Formats: sequence, C-alpha cells, structure tokens
Amino acid sequence: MGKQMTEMLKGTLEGIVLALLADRPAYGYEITARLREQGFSDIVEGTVYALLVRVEQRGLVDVEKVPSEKGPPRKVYSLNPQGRAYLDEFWRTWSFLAERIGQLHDDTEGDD
Amino acid sequence: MGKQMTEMLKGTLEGIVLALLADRPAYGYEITARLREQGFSDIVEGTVYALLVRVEQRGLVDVEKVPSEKGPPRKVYSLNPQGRAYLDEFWRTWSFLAERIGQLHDDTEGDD
DNA sequence: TCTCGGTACTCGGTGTCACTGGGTACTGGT
DNA sequence: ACCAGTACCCAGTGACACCGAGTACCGAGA
Repeated sequence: MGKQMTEMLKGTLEGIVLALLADRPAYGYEITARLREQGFSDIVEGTVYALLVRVEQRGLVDVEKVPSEKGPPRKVYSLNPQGRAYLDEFWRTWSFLAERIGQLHDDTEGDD
Repeated sequence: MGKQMTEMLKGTLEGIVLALLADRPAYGYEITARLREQGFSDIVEGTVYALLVRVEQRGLVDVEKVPSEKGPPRKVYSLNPQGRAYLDEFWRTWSFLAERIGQLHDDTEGDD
C-alpha cells in the first residue's frame, strides 16, 4: 500500500497481533494469513515472525510447540496476563491518538 | 506517555503536522507549542524540527523566512499542492488502519 | 554590565521497527 | 526424484521519534 502504511504500522502492528492473540491463540503462519484476510495484503511472514520473537522475549505471550500434520511443528502463541495488560495500554494509547487525529481530520476536511 | 506512543507516532506525527499546516501556515516553535496544547505533551522541539526538514526536502511544504521580534527569524512553513496530495494519501491510509483496528477493538473488548 | 529566561532553530547519535530477500525443514502428490 | 504448500528463522536496510547538546537573538532585573 505504500510507505505511509509501513511507517504507520510501526507500533500498531504489534497491538494488532496481540489483539488477534487475545481473541484466540495462534501460530505465526496463521497470523500472517489472518492479517492478509483482513486487508493487510502486503505484510509478509518475516515481519510477523520477527514481531512474535520480540513479544515473546518481553514475556507478553506464552508459547507452546504443537506438531503439525504438514511441515514443521507450529509455535502457538497465547496472550498471558502481562500481554493483556500491555494490550490494555495499547488501546489507551491508540484511543488517545485516534481521537486527536480524528478531530484534526474533521477540522481540516472542509476545505478541499 | 511511554514507548507505545513513541512507536505509534512514527508515520502519524508527520500527518498530524501536515494537517496542522493545512489549517494554516506555522513555524516550528509554534507547531511544537500547538502539539503540546493538544495533549502531545512530551513531543520535544528536536523531533518537530527534524520532521520539518524532512518534509521540506521532499517538497511537501513551502518555506518563508520571517523576522521575529524575539529571537532568530522564523521559518514559516505552508502546505503546497504536493503536500496536500500527500496529506490526502495520509488520510486514506489512516482511515483504512483506523477502521481495521477499531473493528479489532470491538471484537475483543467483550471478554475482560 | 552581566546574567537569566524566553524565543527560535540546528545537529550527531541511539534504539526500535517494518521490510527485504534470502534460507532451512517437513509433508504429500505427481 | 521433484515440486508446491506448510512453517519457521535470520542478517541487513531505511525510516523515524527521541535524546542531549549547542547556537543565536532579545528584553528585564541584579
């Protein structure tokens, strides 16, 4: 979608993935697929895997290795309490930002 | 506000500043002050100035030097047609992202 | 006069993040 | 034997907000 989206995803993609995990546990390949379904068509696997490594090292998710019928074993990630708290904080930050920007949009859209 | 806000501002702060300039021309110091008024209390001058240099070099804004009664001359930035087009693109990208994330929020908020 | 605080802009270095473009390994079908 | 799909990993790149410090210009008070 372009460079603007790339920059905008910094900081938000993490929240998006954690929100997906809050819904239900999932593994990397699956998360990538879900993101693509939701319209984030050019988010590639490498990005998601790197992100998952990060959140794991920060202790926001629990990991369980589950054998797959097809291919290597899956690493299934699930949100733990710490992750949930972090996600809460993410929503607060997001709401604040979205509100300001929404207001800015309303103020400036009348003149084009 | 914390690290999450820092990361989230990547890509969005640029749009915010351009939106401010779409409202009316302004200079760096003033923009910083306006941002603080709007609640972005810990955005420091250095960040804003660096951003302005960037958008100037990309040709999104026009610059005019105006003498100040107090201190060094002001560099007054105003959005030009290219910048307006870029801002339009920003709003499209933002709307897309905000819609997905908003939906994600609605889906997951019911279970805490 | 000298200092201090407010105004206004500049700059080098840091950490974080999404992206790129590869690679490994396991399975089933042809 | 080969290939496509599944599933994960990794080193390097560019962009960006932040940090801390510096420069310069002005008016007011000690």
